[in-house]
This record gives sequence, C-alpha cells and structure tokens, in this order.
Amino acid sequence: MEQCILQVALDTPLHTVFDYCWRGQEDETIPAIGQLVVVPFGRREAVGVVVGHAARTELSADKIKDVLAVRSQLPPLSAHWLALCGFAADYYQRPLGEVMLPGLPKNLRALTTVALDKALKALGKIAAPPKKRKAKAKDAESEPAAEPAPPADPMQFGAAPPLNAAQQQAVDVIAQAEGFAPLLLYGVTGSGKTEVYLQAAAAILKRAADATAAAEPPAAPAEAPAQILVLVPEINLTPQLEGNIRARFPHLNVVALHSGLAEGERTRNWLAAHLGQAHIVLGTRLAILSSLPHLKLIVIDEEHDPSYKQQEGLRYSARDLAVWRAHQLGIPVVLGSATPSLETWQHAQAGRYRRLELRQRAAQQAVLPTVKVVDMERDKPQDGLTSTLIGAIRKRLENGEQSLLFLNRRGYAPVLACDACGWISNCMRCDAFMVVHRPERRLRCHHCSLELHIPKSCPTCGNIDLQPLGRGTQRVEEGLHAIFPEARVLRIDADSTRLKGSAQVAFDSVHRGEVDILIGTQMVAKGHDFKKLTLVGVMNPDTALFSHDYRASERLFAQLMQVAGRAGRAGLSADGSSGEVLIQTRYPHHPLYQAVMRHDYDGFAGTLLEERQQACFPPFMYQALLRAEARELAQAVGFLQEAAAMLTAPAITINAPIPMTMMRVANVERAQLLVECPSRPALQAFLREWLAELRLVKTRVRWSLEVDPVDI
DNA sequence: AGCACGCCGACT
DNA sequence: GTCGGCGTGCTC
Repeated sequence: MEQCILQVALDTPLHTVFDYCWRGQEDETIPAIGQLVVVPFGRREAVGVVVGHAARTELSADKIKDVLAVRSQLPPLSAHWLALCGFAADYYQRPLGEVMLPGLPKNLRALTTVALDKALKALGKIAAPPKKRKAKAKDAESEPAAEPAPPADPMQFGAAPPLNAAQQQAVDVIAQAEGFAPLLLYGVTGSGKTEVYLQAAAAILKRAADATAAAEPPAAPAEAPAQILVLVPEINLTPQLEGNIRARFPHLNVVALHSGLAEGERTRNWLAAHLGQAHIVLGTRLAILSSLPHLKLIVIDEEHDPSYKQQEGLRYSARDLAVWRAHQLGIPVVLGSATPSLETWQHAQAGRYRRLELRQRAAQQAVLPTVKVVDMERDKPQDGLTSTLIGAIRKRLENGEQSLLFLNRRGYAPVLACDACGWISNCMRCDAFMVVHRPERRLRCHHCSLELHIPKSCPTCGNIDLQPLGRGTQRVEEGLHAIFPEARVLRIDADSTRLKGSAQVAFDSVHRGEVDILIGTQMVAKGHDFKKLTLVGVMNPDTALFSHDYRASERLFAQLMQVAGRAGRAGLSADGSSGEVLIQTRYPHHPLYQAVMRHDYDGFAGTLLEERQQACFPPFMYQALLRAEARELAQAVGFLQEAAAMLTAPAITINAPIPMTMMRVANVERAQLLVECPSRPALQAFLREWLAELRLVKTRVRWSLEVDPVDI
C-alpha cells in the first residue's frame, strides 16, 4: 500500500497549505500535483488542489486527516497554471487557495461529481464539428470513438478582408514573434485592430497545425495544439467580436468564459479549455486564470479598460497577469488600444514593449470624426443641451441619421435639495447623496442598497417644493422628449438594462434604425458600430478635470476618444461630412479637450507622463494600499498607525493614514495607508515581510491590502 | 471566511 | 427553565 503526505491548497483566508495523508491501493498512483481532491476541513468537506508531495510532515500524526476522494476523471492542472496562481498569490499577498479555487467553475468545487461528469460526457461528444453537437447529443448510443465521415478541415477559415500595409505588418510581427513578445497594438477606433487579432490568430493556429501534422506520429488536425486567449473588457458589450470570431473560424472550437454564463455552460467551456479542445477562448478578466495547456497567443482588447482590474476579493489586474503568463510561456501578448494605459505606453516608450501602429481608419471612406467643443458659458444650455447641440441633433433627425448623447451619470438627478432650508438628500448610511430615480419614484444610494420613496415635502422644514439638482440620463431623456417630441429616444444605462438580455434588445433596436437619439452612460461608449450614427454629444464631463484622483484625466481622455469613435464609423454622413463630436464644457480651452480635438493621444500621454514623473506617481512609482474598516474611524486609523510604525525599509515610503474619500459606506468607517516605492521588487520584498508581521496582530479591525491600486 | 463552542438577557 | 445574542478560537 502506497502512502504519502499531500499538500493541499484550500479556499480559506489562512496563509498556508494543508497536509493530508493519502493511502492508496497497490494499483493506484499517488494523486499528481495539480489534481483536485476532496478533503475534510474542520467540520466540513472541501475541494482543494494538490500543490505538493511530502514523505513526512511536521504536524503531529493525530492532526493529519485522510484525503477523501480524488477527482481522477479530471486531468491535473498544469505546472504552468500552478505557477501562475503561485505568482498571483505571492504578488497580491493572498493565500494560494484563494487564487486557485474561486476561479474554478462551481461544479468542479462541488462535493458531488454529477455535474462534472455530465459536462465531461458532453465534451466527449463534441470533438467533431461543433455544429453537430445537438444532433449528436441525442444519439446517446454512439461512443466518441465512432467517428463518421472525415470532418471539414478545421484550418479552413472564413473569408478575410484585405489588410492595409500597417495592419499587414502588425499581423506579420505577431505571427512571426519568437518567444515572449509584448506588443502594443496602437490604433484609433475603427482602424481595424480586430482584423489584426483575427489574422494573427489564424496564422498562429495554422502554423501550429502544420507543425503537428509534420510531427511523428502525426496528430489529428482537430487536436492542433494551439490555443488563443482573447480578453475583452465586458463580453456583453462586444457581441460583435464573438460573432466575428465564430464566422472566421467556423470549424474551430470557440468558447466564451465570463461571469454571465450559466453554471453548466461555464463548466463545459472551462473544461474545453483545460482539455485542450477549445482553440479560441474569448473571455473577460476572469479568463486569465483559466487553464490553457496549449496557449500560444494572448490578445487583450482595449487594454486600458478599468474593468481588467478586479475590484474585490483577489484584486488582480488581468492585463498584468496576461503579460506575466506570456512571459512565462514565451509567447506573444498583444495589448490593443486607441488610448493605451500610461503604464503600457511608458513600457512602449522605453522599448520594453514593441509598438505596432495603425494610423488610419480601415474602412475606405471612414475618416476620423470632427471634434468640437461647445462653450456652455456662451451658449447657455436648455435642459442640459446647448443650442449648438440641439441644432446638430435636429440636422441628424432631418437626414434620418442617429445621434448619441453621452452622460456618465445615471438616474434623474444626482441630488434632491430643499431651497427653503438647505436640506439635501444625503444617504444616512454613507457619505454620499441619494440619487433621484424618477421612473421608480425613488431616492437611491449608489453606494449601499438603501432606497427610499421620494419625499413629498422636505423632511426638515416641510417645504413642498423640493428641487432635483443636476442632471442624469433620465432627466436628459425627459428633456429630449420635450425638445424633439417626434423623435424616437432610447436610454441605455445600468438601470434601463437590469433584466438579463435587455441590453442586447436595446442595442439591436438601435442597429435596426428604430432609434433616432440614444442617450447613455459609458455602456454605450464601447464596442458597438452603429452604422447610421453620425453625431456624438458629450453632455458635461468637466468634473473629471478637477478630480483629486490623478488618474481621472487619463480615464476621461480614453472615454472621450472611445465615445467619439462611435461617430461615423461606417463612412460619410448624408451631406458628405464626417462624423461629428460635440463636447459641451465650461473650459473649452482645457488642454485635455484640445488634445481630444486633435485626436492627439500621443501628445497628451506625453504631457501626463511628464506630470506623473514629476509628481512621483505611477508608472514611475509602485504602490500598495492598506485599508482598514471599523465601526469607529479612530479604531481604523489607530490600526493603520500601528502598522505604519511596525517596519521600515530603504526606499519605502509609508504615508500617513488618511480617511477614505468615501469615509463611510453602509455605516462602516474606513481609512487607508499608502505605501510607495520606486522599485517593484523592493516593494514586493517589503510587503512580504510587513504582511507576515501584520497577520500576527490581534485586532478587531478588518483590513486588507491592495497591490497596484487604481482608486486611491 | 465559516462554523463551532460558550456564557449572559427576554420569552412560552 | 429555554432561545439566541455575538465574543473568541480553530481549521492539516
């Protein structure tokens, strides 16, 4: 009988792995590293990952429990995947199990294997062309071995449009890259980045298939050992990309991985990737932690997008992990953007990333939209709309074209106020205003779940006449109905698309031309090509200009460029003009707007980088943020002070604890402490030592560390 | 984090 | 007399 100690990673906040005893029959082999196992843990049972073998353990024998079961139907996770999780755990200072397990589909972590076995069975039947899947599933008798007529050549791809010279060069560089190659694909919206991804992917898949065919013994083409991971910010907002990929690779297995999938599908897709069956995985940030044994290329579309940063639990950056993963595998990673993050831009400027540039819009007639600013001091707005913008919308209505109004503020009005006594709709649990939601007749706090009816009179003085201040999408929608009673107006924001699938319905109706004026938040800025859209109006983005968050202008610039890119993607307007973008502002001469008008990311990024360097901000400084929460602010600050005094190191700056921007959320007081260092390795070394000590502190304060924070 | 055990207030 | 409050302690 074989016996050994298995080191198992479990999803618990404890920073250790757990030793279990494995006893097998003679014919059983020791569970491999990377295998999933079921173990008793406290009074419950849990699924964990074997991360090590040992002959003996430090722990006393009476504490060691036996492994209950091994998920031997599932091939072990690869050494590469374990290394990726190990790196993330180390870098973000989280326990290994907390990195490995939450990313696995729930069905793999379940104590019963019914769902897992069902998913595996379904996958055994779809090795052949995916189209036949449903028909074959009914044919329950046929075993996977019984293959019918030879399948279509999987490397036969859909028709690809011709590339311009810059696109072709980018494809060549990606496809011919040897070893690790971080590549910034820098191209304005509409310059054809997607086509570059598709053709580079095609080249890499084909080359891998040819290599397999030439190998001895030749492998079946359907099992071509190449997988490509394409990351997108939010999959629901880019359904066109998924359609394009499927159309281009009709005989390859393309799967999606994102949080919106049903558990069954999520499990099947994850397994298809893990088993090497899926050739192309299209996913959101969580897909970066999936198992891809034959990964040959990673693409990160819109790499600057903030949604690549997970903002709870393990606060990882999918973009940074993607670069690490590509480095470890020695493969190319393509970072695509019209407005790269300053981190990426700085890497490119320093020559660490190679820059591939697409300067022109790919469609022949499509030219960059004309961007103008509208001075709101001179052209006083009515219902938030200046006469210039109203005139421009009217012209589109007359031409039968579409207009898009962008306002990054949902609800009717951001605050309700009483003129008589000065009362304002503060949330009683948070340091925030409660937002007026007119259709629901409610006040809603966007930071906690609190909702109240809109009061009929002022709660303090009884005044009947309460005024909504400011403007959200709902109020603009109302104003548009008043100004253009004949126009078909549609609002798209998080409130109007709460129901699953309703966003898709809304976007489809815009595509079908059933909408004249679209009003929306950043949801409408991404991904969609509206053929008849020739005007974009930006309502009033000025608040971001004077934000205390030093990243606000970087984000605003990217957002404006992105939403501007919605205008005139298909070609010229009816009267022969290009797409038009009107930005309403009180600061028409602000350098940010001037740069947007010139489509000058280059120059603007240069200015921002200079400022960042002088102010010692990222990417010239590496940061970590220690956050503390308690019922009393003094407790949280006290803990941070204690932490700050605990350890010093050269080149490490520990700033004074400060209460957080939104000090109180849901009646919990919060404060934070920023640690800075110009060297990433030095910061990492410090954090390791510091956190080890901090974990020993006995406190009732809840605290957490975030490495590379984005919201400070 | 869960999930227990453990010792003090208001209910059938 | 019990139900249940959440304080503190453990998980190989």
